[in-house]
Amino acid sequence: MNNLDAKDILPGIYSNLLKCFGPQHWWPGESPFEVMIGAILTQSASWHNVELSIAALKGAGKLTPSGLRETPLHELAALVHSSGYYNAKAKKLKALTDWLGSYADDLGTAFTGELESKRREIMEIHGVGPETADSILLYAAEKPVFVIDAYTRRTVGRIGIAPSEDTYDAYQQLFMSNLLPVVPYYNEYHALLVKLGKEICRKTPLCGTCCTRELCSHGISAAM
DNA sequence: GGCCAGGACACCA
DNA sequence: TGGTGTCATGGC
Repeated sequence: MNNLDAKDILPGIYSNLLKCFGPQHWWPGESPFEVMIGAILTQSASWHNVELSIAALKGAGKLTPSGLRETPLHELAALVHSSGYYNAKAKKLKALTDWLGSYADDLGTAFTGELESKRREIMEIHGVGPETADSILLYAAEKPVFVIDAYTRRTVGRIGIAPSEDTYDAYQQLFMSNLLPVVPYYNEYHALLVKLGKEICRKTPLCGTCCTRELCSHGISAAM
């Protein structure tokens, strides 16, 4: 599979997924700050469990940068208990709000700057790796970066256009070098890939044995 | 009872 | 540099 093929295939997959599933209305958060918190909490956790944590934070009146900073670590851990890894995630939330504090909790200022250097800066925050950083940049800062997650890698592999190098950056380049850098486009595309990943069976979408064969043909094979 | 979910970090060879 | 263990709840 060469680059030219991906340039043809990737837009087609998008339009088919959109046709099949409709708009996903991501990110499901009420503010950019809430999006950032959700990006940390959803690490290796189901969104349902994250929603429980966000509701707990809201209920306690802690869903603000200063609110999280001023909450003792053990108390914060209890509030995000439902998301799993609660001790680790409480520390990560602290690190994130400490970083925001260096910009006087002004997200507009925090997100201002050259994109690549800003991405590196955000990835230096404890607990923020490439996927979380890109989720924050795309869904909270509205910057044109494509988010790569396990679903995306799995789907790309099944389609047969996986990059030769099995790294986050290689997968990201596959999308960003073949798609126009438009924020709503990247937003919807990633959300649709997650939706597809949740719908199809874990073996292979083209196996013909899973209960979602129709989705497979609409979402993937029809685009090939 | 086991597997998995919108990852990242620490440690070791 | 790459591989492995750890962090951990809730739903199916």
